[in-house]
Amino acid sequence: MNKPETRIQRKNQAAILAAGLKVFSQFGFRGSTLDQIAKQAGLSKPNMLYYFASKDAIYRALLERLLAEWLEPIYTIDPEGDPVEEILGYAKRKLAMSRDFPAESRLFANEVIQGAPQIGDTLRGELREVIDRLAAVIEGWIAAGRMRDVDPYHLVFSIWSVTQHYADFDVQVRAILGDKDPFIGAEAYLEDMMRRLLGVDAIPQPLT
Amino acid sequence: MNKPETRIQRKNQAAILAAGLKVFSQFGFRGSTLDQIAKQAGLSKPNMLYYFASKDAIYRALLERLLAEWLEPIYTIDPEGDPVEEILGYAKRKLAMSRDFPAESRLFANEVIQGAPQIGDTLRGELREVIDRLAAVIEGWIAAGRMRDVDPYHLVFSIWSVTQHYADFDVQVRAILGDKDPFIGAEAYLEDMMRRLLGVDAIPQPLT
Amino acid sequence: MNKPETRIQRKNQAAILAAGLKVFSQFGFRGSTLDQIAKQAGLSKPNMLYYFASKDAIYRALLERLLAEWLEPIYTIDPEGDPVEEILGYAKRKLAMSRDFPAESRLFANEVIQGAPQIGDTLRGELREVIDRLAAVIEGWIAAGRMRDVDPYHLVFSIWSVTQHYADFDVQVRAILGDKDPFIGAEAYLEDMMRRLLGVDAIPQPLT
Amino acid sequence: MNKPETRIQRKNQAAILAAGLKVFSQFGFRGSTLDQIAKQAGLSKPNMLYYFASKDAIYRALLERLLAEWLEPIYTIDPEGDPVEEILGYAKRKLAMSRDFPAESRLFANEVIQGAPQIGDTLRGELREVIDRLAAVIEGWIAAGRMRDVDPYHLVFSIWSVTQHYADFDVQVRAILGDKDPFIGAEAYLEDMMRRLLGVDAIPQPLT
DNA sequence: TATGAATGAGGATTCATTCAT
DNA sequence: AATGAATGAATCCTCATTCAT
Repeated sequence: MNKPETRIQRKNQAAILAAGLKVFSQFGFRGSTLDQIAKQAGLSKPNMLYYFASKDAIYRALLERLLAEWLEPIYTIDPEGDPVEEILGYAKRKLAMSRDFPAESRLFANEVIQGAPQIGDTLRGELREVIDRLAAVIEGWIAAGRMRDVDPYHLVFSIWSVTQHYADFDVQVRAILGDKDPFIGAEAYLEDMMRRLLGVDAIPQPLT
Repeated sequence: MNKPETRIQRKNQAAILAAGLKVFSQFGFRGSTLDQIAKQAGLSKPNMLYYFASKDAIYRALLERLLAEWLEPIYTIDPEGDPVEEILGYAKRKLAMSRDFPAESRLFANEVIQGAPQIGDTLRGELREVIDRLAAVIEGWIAAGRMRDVDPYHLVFSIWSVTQHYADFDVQVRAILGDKDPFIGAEAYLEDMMRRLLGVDAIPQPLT
Repeated sequence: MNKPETRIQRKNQAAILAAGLKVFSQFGFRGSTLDQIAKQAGLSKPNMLYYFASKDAIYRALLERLLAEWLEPIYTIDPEGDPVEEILGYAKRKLAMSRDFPAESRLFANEVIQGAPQIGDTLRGELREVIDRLAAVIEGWIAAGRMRDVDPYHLVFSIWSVTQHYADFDVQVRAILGDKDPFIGAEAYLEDMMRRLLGVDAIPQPLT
Repeated sequence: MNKPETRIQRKNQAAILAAGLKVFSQFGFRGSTLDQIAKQAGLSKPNMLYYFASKDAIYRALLERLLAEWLEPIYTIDPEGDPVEEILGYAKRKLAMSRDFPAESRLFANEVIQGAPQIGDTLRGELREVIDRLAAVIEGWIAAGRMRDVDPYHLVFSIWSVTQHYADFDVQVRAILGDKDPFIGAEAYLEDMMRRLLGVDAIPQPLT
């Protein structure tokens, strides 16, 4: 029986998580201080610790929430749909997430680059299962001749890396592109790349 | 006027940089301690600071060295060569670097994700120039009809992101692939992707 | 003018004191927290402080109550009774208190070992008076030849120390005795010791 | 191969242990602060932690040293000697320790009263073995008719409790005795008690 | 009476850096 | 070139107590 959360609780917890996201995603876990987060959240440090018992607890709560959001777009892939459109749609949604939630992406990147000390188990467990199932769907499509024969795992990696790059390496991207909006060109490029890579239509069929 | 470096100086500086690379790439700048690095380097802390004046100095020395190495494979691209082979060759060299020097890749990723406080200027300066020149070469190739028309900047981003992903997100990659060697599949996938994306050969030419 | 205590007041005060006794006796004053005590008492922390204004107040209330209980068995010593039986009876009641109220004993021990910051005055005041009176009684008995000539003050100390030892050093006693009940052997030993020490009967009277 | 301790190391470690003994014995573990100890030792807090990694480490070092000293007088009991003199000698040495090292006694008392979280294992191990061996010696003496038949374990407890009382409950003892030196009376009382309790000489032998 | 929320004052520990030799 | 010793400035966290309702 969970205690019903009061409005003030919800408000403060949300403020702390928002502040934690902002700070952790920029400085990493060790590089962030409770002072920074508390200030950002507009709370005193002890009051913040009244809601989350420790720095670690804030970080873990963020990662937990993030993991669910992170996997969610995968479930929208429809095995009955057109393979290229489904995969492309997924890639575009991931790109949109990089544009709209770059802090989340960087938080995740920070954690994984440092060896995923908190979410390693989830990666080896739930994530792997989800991706295995997705790979099976893709292999089915390939066997049915509905898309080109590519390795489904490396396909997923390439979608993740290309889309997340615009959030995680944002500074570098903008250093090179200057004032141009990266995401406009990115989406066009991504669509072209995916269609070329996956589409069977344009391929001159080898004679049999 | 540089003091002539003695053998012991060179040896200790190298040991410190190697240790710093290992530690910084795993824990980030703030998450790393001089104790860790000194231990790894086999030196006492004050002795280490005799060679590099501060934690910051070690970090900066690493990044400086890294940036040169990081850009180097770009210079091997030959404007006179075959576009697809040249770009593919570059991509493969980057992938090999992720395999052989993952710590360097993660060090760089950590720095850039956190906003590139140290190397932001270099990114906006030297890196941008180099990439602009490369883009000009690519645009020349495209204009000559020797490769497909893709945005050269996003092309570079995609090469970087896909190849570096295998170093930076190593834990996640291995969580999903299990015991399989990621790099074997990665190279085949990368080659297929690049050839499809860039190659003009197989493309049914539209009638003019 | 005391407010008339309601039933709920009495109940909560009793719960707080019981909880405080348990916690303070185990961890000492500084080692105990209001959180622990409140949890043990089944009250919220602020509600607990509604009944006792501070941590200190709980502790002092406990010590006050304890002191009265602690001295009480002394008053049962009957100057008209048989000296050995009276003193032995007192010793046995003290031993029974160690068995039945070990927490009280440890609370007292903690306080005194740490210099009796709270009850020092009572020790130098009321306690000293009570013991002085008891000593006078004993000296009367000795003068009357009804018991052996022992220093009444050190006699009292020895009774206190031997009996309280079974409560205060309980862990050590059980570490050495294993599963045997300490108090059975203790009572027999105590009786033997007291009778030998105090009894005039068995003593071969030196010729005068 | 232990690093040879320098003079300054030895000096500072000794100062820290002396300070820790003083502070811990008065306020208990939780009631003591590193600030107090550092000040008492004449060192800065971080410098103190350079020698002992934590508050806990200081405390454990003290207890370790104490345990050895604590058991030592037992080993001077000579199974070939006169039982009463041997036991009495042990008791007197313990009393002298209470007089000369009261802080050690209180440190030990604090630890045991709070459940011996640090030294529980030693109590159940080494201490028990030592006392078991002593008990066997005493039982041999009793069987040989060289001393009265008393329970050797409770005998030991009574020696410990009576002698340590003068250190642990020092405040109370002085509250009652005023300016008189407790130890003079204590030693006489102790000797009388032990001789009466253990001596066979004066005992009218029961007819057999 | 009762409690959720809030806080100031510690308190243990870490760590980059400096000092002395 | 090297190191043992020392420290000021954090930094995480605790806790008695107060506030608001």
